[in-house]
Amino acid sequence: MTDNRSFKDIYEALRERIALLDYPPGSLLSENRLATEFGISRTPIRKVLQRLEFDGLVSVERGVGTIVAPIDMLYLKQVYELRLKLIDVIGEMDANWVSAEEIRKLRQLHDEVVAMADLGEPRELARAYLRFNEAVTRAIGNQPLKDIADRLFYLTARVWPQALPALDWRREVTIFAEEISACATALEEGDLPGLAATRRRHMIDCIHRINDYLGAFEVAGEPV
Amino acid sequence: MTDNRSFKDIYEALRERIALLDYPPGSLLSENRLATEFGISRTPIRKVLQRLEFDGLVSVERGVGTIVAPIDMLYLKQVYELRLKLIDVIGEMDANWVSAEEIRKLRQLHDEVVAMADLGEPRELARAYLRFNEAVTRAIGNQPLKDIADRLFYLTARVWPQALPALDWRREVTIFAEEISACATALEEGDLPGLAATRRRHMIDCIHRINDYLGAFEVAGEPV
DNA sequence: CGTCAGCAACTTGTATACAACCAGCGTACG
DNA sequence: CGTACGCTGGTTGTATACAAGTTGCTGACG
Repeated sequence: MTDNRSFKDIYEALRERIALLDYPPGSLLSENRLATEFGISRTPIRKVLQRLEFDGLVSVERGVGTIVAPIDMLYLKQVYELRLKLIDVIGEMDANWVSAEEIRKLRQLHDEVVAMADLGEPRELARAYLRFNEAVTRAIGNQPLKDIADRLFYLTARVWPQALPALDWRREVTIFAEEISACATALEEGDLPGLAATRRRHMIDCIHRINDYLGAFEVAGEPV
Repeated sequence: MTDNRSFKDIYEALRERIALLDYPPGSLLSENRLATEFGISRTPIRKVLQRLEFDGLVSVERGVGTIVAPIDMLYLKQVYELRLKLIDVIGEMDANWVSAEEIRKLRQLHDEVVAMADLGEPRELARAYLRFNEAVTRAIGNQPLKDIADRLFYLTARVWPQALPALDWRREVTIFAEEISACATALEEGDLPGLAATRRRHMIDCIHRINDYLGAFEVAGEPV
């Protein structure tokens, strides 16, 4: 493939592949393979991988390769704790104005998710999850906080998709659709504290469900 | 100079030069000059500069050079707001155990600062400021929060040193020494909420003093 | 005198050759 | 048979040549 895309495109592409588990935790990426895939040399690819390493999504190891970060629950527990706190902070601070167009797209996303109840495509649901995060992140007015929230989200973005096969599919779809709908309404009314409360509740419940089914938050590390 | 130091050393060196105003806001860095100074090629230098760009401390512009970020008060106001919120979050979350040795060094730093009252070396005071931040940051138990706090600190680290010449030197030294002492005591007693309250109060007061003397938080941007 | 084209001397971005390094396998030897 | 050594094919790290871009000066021309 000769794409010749810029840094931002490649960065977001690889980040999405990691979040969607296209690159499973622990898998090995090669700078050469990525370079030929994107039709460029190793140099700009290395820039992207170094950025992903800063983000904590991969670890570049000399002589070995670039390893997609394992899902380390001992560490991600800290990230979840922090995200919970930050959700409240977001609720207390200035908000960005969210256009009616954005809200419309969010409601459309809700309908798409509802329609997934019968199909059972985990990857599509994970994609919807990413788009949902994109939408609610856009409402954060404080720029550095927005950047931080985005980075922290991608650190934990793989946990739910990874756990999905072990959960009750229809139930997860229903609950997620409810969250989207509630957040869309909160955004519509400019009710930031309400948005925060909704997201906080759903995040806690989600962690509980995963924990009940898997005990994931007791164990550490995940094999490939 | 043929130093041959690793990424972390060069990164911290450049970050400190920016924080201490050795590289004034808006000044131009050249990859070639830095490469020859550190006795290496452009490649590892570029890695450092890209990281600093990600941190928001420089902006790399093709055909021009690498520009040390100007002190943009419109943006830094947002960073200060966020840091104030995060200070409270830090106070509510788990703490790292701070060794007696660390506390001793902090009290020694206090004495060094007190001794600066008569000398008037702004750069030395700024260095003490960095070391103080290092010490209190070390008490943050939540790893991602620690990283975030450190990055946000360096975004605003230049504001006080930059304003120092326009402030009352002896007063600033005295207040800063008090802050160090109060924080050392709070750390000693493991009183994280107390530490947060102290830092919050001093941060707000410091902003007020700078604002009173300069009106800095009303204007945006700073020339070279 | 003013203006504008073009050159010159920088800058960063990219491609590439090579150095350093790691893991696994095969083989020779104890 | 077991162990240890070294080779081999891969990886990332570094240096470097070149491409592409910006800025400012310089000089010719209106």
